[in-house]
This record gives sequence, structure tokens and C-alpha cells, in this order.
Amino acid sequence: MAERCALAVAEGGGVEVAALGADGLPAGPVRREPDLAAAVRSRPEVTRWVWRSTAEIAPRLLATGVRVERCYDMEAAETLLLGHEGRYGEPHSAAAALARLRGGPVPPDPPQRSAEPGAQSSLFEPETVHLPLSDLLAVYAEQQRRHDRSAQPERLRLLTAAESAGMLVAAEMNRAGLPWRADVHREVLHDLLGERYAGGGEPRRLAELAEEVSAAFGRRVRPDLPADVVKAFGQAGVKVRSTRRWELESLDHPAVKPLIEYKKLYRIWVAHGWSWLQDWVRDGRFRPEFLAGGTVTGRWVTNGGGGLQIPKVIRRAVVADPGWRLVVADADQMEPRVLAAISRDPGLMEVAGRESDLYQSVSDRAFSGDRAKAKLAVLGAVYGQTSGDGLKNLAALRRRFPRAVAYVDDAARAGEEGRLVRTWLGRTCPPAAGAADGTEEAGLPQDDPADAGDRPQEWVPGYASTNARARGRFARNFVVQGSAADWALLLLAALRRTCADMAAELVFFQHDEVIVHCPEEEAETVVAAIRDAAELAGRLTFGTTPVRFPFTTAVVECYADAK
DNA sequence: AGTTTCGGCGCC
DNA sequence: AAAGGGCGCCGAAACT
Repeated sequence: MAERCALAVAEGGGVEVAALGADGLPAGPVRREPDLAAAVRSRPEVTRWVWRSTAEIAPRLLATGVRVERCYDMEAAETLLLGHEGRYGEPHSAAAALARLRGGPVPPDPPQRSAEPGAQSSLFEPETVHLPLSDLLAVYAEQQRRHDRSAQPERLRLLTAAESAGMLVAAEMNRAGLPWRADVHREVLHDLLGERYAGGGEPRRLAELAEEVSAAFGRRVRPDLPADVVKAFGQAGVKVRSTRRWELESLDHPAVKPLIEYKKLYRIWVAHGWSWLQDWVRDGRFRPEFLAGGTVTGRWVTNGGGGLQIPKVIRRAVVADPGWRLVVADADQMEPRVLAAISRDPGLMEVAGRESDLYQSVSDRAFSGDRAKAKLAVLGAVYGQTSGDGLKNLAALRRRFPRAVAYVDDAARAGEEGRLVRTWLGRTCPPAAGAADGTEEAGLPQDDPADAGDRPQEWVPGYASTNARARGRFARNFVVQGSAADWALLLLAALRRTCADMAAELVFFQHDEVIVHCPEEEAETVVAAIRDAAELAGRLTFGTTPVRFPFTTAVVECYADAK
């Protein structure tokens, strides 16, 4: 029998606990108990814990080996509800929600702390807030009503549950860490960069490449200074606007080759070199702090260490413990499959109903078998390509898959006009014009006051302001990327449940890719669990559609061997 | 001297 | 060939 229980961390150490009825209201007395972990452990019948913040409570439970089935994260819910109600950017703390409910002054959210390299203080000293259980219950009841008042209550409730599950998974990943062999990492660095010189300067290979660049220009040039490089090319009679790689590659000059090589290695050196290793790897684990729901689209971010940008060459250092394996699973063409599911385009759903390469199938139908063209067209539709061949390819795509393209076009138009745009489960893209504070923090382009009045009421291609068009691209991508994130959360939740019965641990998640660390004998079970979780997540998120969500999985000892 | 922005590139 | 979405991170440059 599923049971819900609310829990609040009390002043002076203990917790307040109250069982909840099916209606979400207290079904018994509020109990005060001295120990958080003991309170949870002594209630194995509880399948969902309602609490203020998973980031506050889950680490404390994990530290004592207590696992919960599910939770309801009140502050995550508040963020989702505010966004859904078009109030993006209002404070989302439980205290703020309570103040809005009671009509008092609304406290601002506490500032975000960033992770300290090495110390990882925010992981082990989560912020503690004491709000009486009676207050939490009042906010919870109101949040339930707000879910009910939404246009699609069952979807929004699922989203809140999925986000809460994501918070649990993130807390568990933060504790587990990604297996990391510092010795292998050092070998990779030495192979790529050469010896380090005393004094902390550039390693040998970078110094050599800098010399080659200077020699090619006939004077001392610092390849890590874009301004210096642009000037040097200018003096050599080569016009170049920036030093971006794709721009340099088209140039005919002897400095180009060593320059590009320098920039590639320089990047490794500064972002994932010896000092990174020193800062972020402890006791054989890399612990980026995963933040579920860290972006407006619902994608996760990591706080510190660039956890979601591990360069391919550095993945050599991610090695399973002895006798264990890494199950590396990557969703195949996730975004077009999601587009098929949310648009219900019959043609695209049929294509996405097969496990075989989706881009190949699209190209067979609309691009005479030219897979590259098909992929460009699909990505152009999802990302908002505005020029070049992409536009021509988009027209071909529109003819064959009209509903799919119309879906993202509608989202783009809504974004340009400043209307709300939602993912399938109801995560909401912040509007730009006339929005509450917060949209700028989200990086959304604002309209210039100057052209605010110039925008036509009817959406006409080419007549929107530059910023409005940028918002259109943002909204276009939001519905696909965000709905994919909805699905991925449910995938994680299902996979977490299976792993609970095994030694297997989720250790990494990157948008459409997941890594499970498990004993060798569990690997095949995990592979099957990922496949099952993907299909279950597809059904739960999008309802009944023919769309499949296949994964490419690899059972490896080293992450670099997965692809 | 300390803080913010920019350029460039890593990942999806 | 050139370009569209989401991020984080670094050093340098540009500020206060």
C-alpha cells in the first residue's frame, strides 16, 4: 500500500514527521523525533516522502545508508509551478511560497553557492532551513491545488514527480562519483602534452607548437591570445575576423596547422590538465556536483569540474573498479524521436517506430537516401537554422513531415510573440517581453525597447527583430530539448528503481547518455534494464505512440572504449 | 585589486 | 560551406 509521509527538519536537530492521507492532508499526529535517518528507516512502508529540499535531506540519508523509494521536492515543485503559471523568476523557496500563501513579504532566494574545488563543501554541508511542518503542509496542499488548476494536471504532476526523482538520482550520483584513474589521466596528459616544466609554464608540446606558430609568422606570436593572432595574420596579408577553428581551417598559411593543434591541446591543458586533476579527483572518484533541473529546458548541469564536458580523449581515465564494469548507454537520435512523439506527425512517428537509424529512414523518404542532408534538415528544424542549405532541406522535410515541422514552427512563433511555450509534461519556457525578473539570468534575449513597437501583430518571417528571432529559435529548440529532458528524467527514475535491487550504481548522466557502474555479473541485467526503462519512460511521458527509444549500450571497463 | 565580460572550445 | 539550440570553464581583456 503506497503511503505518503511529510518530513521537516526541526530546529535543534530533530525532525517532524506526519503521515499523509490519500488526499494529501495529514492523516495522523505530527511526531517529533530526534534523528532524521532513524525516522525514515523506521517507516519502510512509506513510498513517497514529502519534503522541502532533496538537496538538503538526501545527502544526510545517504550518509547513513538509508534509501527512499520516492520523494516530492517542494522547492522543485514551486519552480515548476511558478514557471507554468507564467511567473518565472519569482523566489521559489518554501519560505517564499509560504509568504505568498499568507500574504506576507516574500523573501528572496538565497544566492547560489558554487562548488569549491577539492573541498566540495556544498556536497557535505547542505544548507539547512527550519520551516515548521505545519507550514510545509500548507504549502504542499496549495501546490496540489495549483497542479489541479493547470491545463494538464496529470502531466504536471508527473513532471513534478520526475523532477523530484531526478533530484534523488543527482544526490546519489554526487555521493557515488565517477570512477577515475588519476594515473591513467596523467599518462594521457603526458602523451598529448609532453613533460611539464618547473614553474608551472606550458608543457613541452605546447611550447614547441607556439614556436612553430611564431616561426611561421616570422615573429613572436602568442597563440593563446586571439587579438595577437588576428593581428599577425593581418600583417601577413591574410584577412581573418576571429580565430575560430572553422574560420582558420579555410586559410592557406603555414601557421594554421600548428595553431589549430595548439588550441586543441591548450584547451585540454587549461580545462582538464594536471591542476584539474588535483582539484577534482579524490580517492579514485571524480565528483562533479550534478544539479537536476539546472537549466530552463530541464537539462542538468554540473557545478564545478566541467562534469558534462569531459573531452573524449580524457575519458580514457574513467575506468571501472576491478571486477566491475561500466555500462555506457546512449539514446539513438533522441531529439527527432521526441519530436515525433510530441508532434504526433504520422510519417515521423512511423520512422521513429523503428529502432534502425532514423536519419537514414528520413533520408530514404525525403532526401533520396542522402543521410547527411536528412540529418542537417532535422537538426535545422530543431535548432532553427535560418540560412544556407539548411533552409532548402527544411522545405523538403516540411513536405514529408508537415506536422512535425509545424510543431516547432508554432513554438518559434509563440516565442517570438512572447507567449509561453511548454514541454510535453509542462515545463515552461520563460517569456521575454514584459516578464518578471529572471529571464535575463536565464540568458534569454530581450527585446530592444527601440523596436518593441515595430513588431507586427501577425507573425511574418523576416519582420521580427533580431532578439525576437533569437527567442523564436530558443522556443523552437525548447519544446524538443525540454521534452527530451522530461523523458530522460523518467528514464532515470525507472533505472534507479531497478538498480536499487543490485549493487549497480548510476554514476553519470549527460542529457541522452547514462553510465552505470556495476559488478561484471550484473552488466547484462543492467543493459536490459536500460532498454526497459527507455520504453517505459516513452509510454509514461508521451502516452501511447509507436515511437521507440532505442539505446546503444556498451559494457566496458573504460569509458573511452564505449564508442 | 577585485569583478564582470569576452573569446574560444569542450560536451550534448 | 556555414550555421541554428542548451550548457561550463578558462585566461585575458575590459570594467569599476
